[in-house]
Amino acid sequence: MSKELAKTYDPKGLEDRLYQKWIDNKYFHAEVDHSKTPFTIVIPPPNITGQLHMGHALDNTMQDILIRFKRMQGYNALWQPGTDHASIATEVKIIEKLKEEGIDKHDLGREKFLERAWEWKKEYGGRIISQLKKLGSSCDWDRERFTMDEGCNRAVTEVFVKMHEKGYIYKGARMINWCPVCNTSISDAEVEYQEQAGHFWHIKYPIMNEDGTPSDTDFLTFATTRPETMLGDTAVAIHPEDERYQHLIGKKVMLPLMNRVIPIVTDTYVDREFGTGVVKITPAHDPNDFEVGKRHDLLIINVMNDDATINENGGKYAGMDRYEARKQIVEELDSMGLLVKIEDHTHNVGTHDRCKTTIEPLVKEQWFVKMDELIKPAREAVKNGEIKLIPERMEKNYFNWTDNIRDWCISRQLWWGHRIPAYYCDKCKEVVVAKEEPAVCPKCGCTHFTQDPDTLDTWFSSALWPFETLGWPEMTEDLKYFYPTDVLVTGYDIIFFWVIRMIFSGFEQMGEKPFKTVLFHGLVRDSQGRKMSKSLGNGIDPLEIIDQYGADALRLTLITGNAPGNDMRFYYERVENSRNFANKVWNASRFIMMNMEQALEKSGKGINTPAATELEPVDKWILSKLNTLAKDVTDNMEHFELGIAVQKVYDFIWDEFCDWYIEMVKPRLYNSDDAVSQNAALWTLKTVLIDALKMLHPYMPFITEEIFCTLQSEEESIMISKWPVFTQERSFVKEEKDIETIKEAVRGIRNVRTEMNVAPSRKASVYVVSEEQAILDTFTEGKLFFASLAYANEVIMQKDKTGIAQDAVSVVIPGATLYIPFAELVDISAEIDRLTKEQKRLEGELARVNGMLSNERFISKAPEAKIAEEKEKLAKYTQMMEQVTTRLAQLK
RNA sequence: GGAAUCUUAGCUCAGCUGGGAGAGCAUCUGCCUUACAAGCAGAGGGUCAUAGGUUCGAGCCCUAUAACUUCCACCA
Repeated sequence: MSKELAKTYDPKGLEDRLYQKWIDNKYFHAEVDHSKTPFTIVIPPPNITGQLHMGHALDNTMQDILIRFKRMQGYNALWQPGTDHASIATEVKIIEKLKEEGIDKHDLGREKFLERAWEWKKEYGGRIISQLKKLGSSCDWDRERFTMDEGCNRAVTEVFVKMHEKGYIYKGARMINWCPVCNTSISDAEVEYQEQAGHFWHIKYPIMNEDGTPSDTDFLTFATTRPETMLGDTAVAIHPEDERYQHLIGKKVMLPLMNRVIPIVTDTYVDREFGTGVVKITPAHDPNDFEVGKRHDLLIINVMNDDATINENGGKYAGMDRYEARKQIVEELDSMGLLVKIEDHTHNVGTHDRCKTTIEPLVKEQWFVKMDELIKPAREAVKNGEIKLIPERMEKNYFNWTDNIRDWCISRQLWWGHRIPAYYCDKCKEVVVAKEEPAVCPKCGCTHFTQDPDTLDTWFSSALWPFETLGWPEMTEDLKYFYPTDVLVTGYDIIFFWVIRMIFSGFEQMGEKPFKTVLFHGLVRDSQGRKMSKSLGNGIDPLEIIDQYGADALRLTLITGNAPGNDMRFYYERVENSRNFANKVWNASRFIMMNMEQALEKSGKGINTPAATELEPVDKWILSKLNTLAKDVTDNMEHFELGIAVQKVYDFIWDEFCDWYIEMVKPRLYNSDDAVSQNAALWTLKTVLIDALKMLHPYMPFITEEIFCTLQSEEESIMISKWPVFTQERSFVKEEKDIETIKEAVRGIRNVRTEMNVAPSRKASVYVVSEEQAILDTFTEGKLFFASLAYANEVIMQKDKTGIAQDAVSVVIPGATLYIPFAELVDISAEIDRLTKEQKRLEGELARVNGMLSNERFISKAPEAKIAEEKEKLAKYTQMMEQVTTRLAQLK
């Protein structure tokens, strides 16, 4: 109560100070404590190369809201932070940087390269963390982890060896996606399909004669989008039941340019309707052809090097780039008369999601995770609701993946990452998978080994994140206590990369799900709905927003007006609105504190808790509203409806508390003669403000903390204060109803005055006419409000309209009619128009209600409560109608 | 090719289990009312994509159609 607050809210300076206070007091830190229920969230570890963008801001705001909410509710809340080594993303960046220095990765060598990588990590790994702190994230920084720290490394090795023993990890020659620029294999999930304009080359191969020479007259024509792969063709395929080609079954064709005789095979994979119904088969360079090749035992001839140039198997084209070779081959075929025609053709081409290079399907020896068994419990857990996905529709996406899953290619030809714990005997090439390099080859006794040069897919370690960060493979107390975690908050774009893999890894390694709920959010787009991207230059930097408007405003903007899993547009007007709200909260608090201080100065006494009888109806009204709010907001938050919850707090604070309660209570604050009433008002103001701030705190942690600490000295921080709960004794039904009646009357008067263009300076008498004593009592009680809120200089209660000027303006509310005599300036015809309009509106309402109530089927089928509700409305509208009609009759 | 989401006020979007259409911004009209002009008081503006259906009752459930967006698969 001692500090002064500035007139407008300025988040600068204050945020860092408060964050430091929270850190110093270790509020974020969680320890195993069996007297409390744990609530755990693991952070989606940001890449060490990363800079905070709007996606992070949204993701982490949501987590922080949940963790702060639960912490206040009394849970032992742990938000486990850390960063991801992000194998390929980081490696690409380092290579780029080396390039600037004129250094090639391979010249540098593996060891030196890794040194550079660690330097990079040291330099940039902390950047994203400090940015998360700016946002207000209440992570337990004492527990910060890194996917390549010692513990995680141990976890990765442990899992690899264990799964290899169980046969879930195997090495095999399979068709994989190869990125010729990054020079590594990538998983299916990393392939991004792009529509590209291409061509369809129609080519014919000569059919072999009986005597083993190629025919000059008989050809087999087919179409291809990739003519250069013909160098590796080992067959031509037709559908077994295709009548057009029955006579060719068992025959062969001559592969031009290579002069290789290849068989015509039959396979149902061929679509008779498509093209000519003939397909050239290149098992080494097309996934479907690879399958056909396996079925027919065809040769696999790889004609490409890792950089997508043609290799020695491509004859004279060796050394040529794939596109250059394509051009030459087409020209050559054309000159041989084997090119039938060229068509334009748009098709989808697989590209590497990171560098956008067209991927090359290649057959290579790689390590895979066998998925068919592993995926079962992961699928089941979502199916039976053990793991809940929010929004629910994400389940369809999820099952789409689990039901069509293919083995996961986990080896990468990269250096930055977890090296595969497989060792090859230098002598006999025996493969040993073990936690450490073996001393002796179990097969030949040789003592020299070479470790597999490859590293693991970066998601292999992230898949273990929920338990490796808590100490696994050790069965630590932390792990037993905090696992399984409660919620995972992430974008729907990494459901396949990450979420699914964590789930099956959790079941496989821990025998238990990694989390109970997955809360998905969407993408943050620009004001035009485009993705924020570097190339478009339309990205908005969250740190700039924080700098300009404060972290609280940013957080509120990201959470409001958006349903889970939906994309949102971000634009400045929205942030400004959030900032304005912050300012509103600030000023309301400032006003309350000012008044508390003035009262203290005058009376020398602080605020006392008033006796129940000392509370006035309006106090009870706002307390009751607050009480309901606590219930609703808690309920919404427990169901992860964060946007709805904060909207309710926002409306409560701005509309009910600021625009109504504070205004209604001002006369009492300014009248120090009635100390009891003043005390009750001040106490209510303070009480309501504190609870409202508490409910706002998860969303806007900084401003709420600053006000909370200035306003009271009983508690040291709002973030460890108790979350408000609904209590029956704070529920005041009658007072709520009474004040709503007053509000309606005030609104009615304001309305009429504006419509009649009455200057605010002009005060008027208000007559309240009602036959019901209870209503007159309510108005008598609320008399003062009409002076301060509705420009009344006197309020007179009457049972009938005796003595009221004939041409007074009237306002009809349920149970009463208000008359305001304006003498000279009332325009009777305007008044009649206004009342006629009101009459029309009421007619409509009555028609609706009567329609329902006279419907027999409604009466027999609708729930009783609904019927009662409608009956009540009927009574209300009937009465109002009567009042309006009477008034109209008087005027005419 | 398959699937999902979505279509609500001029713009951007809320609307939880079906029971009288909401917010912010924008527009218009008044207000320098001693917390706040980043404010206050009011106003206008919507056959909730279209067509059917279920229901006493549909923005909400079902079917079809159209458009947007996204995801998955990829036919050479």
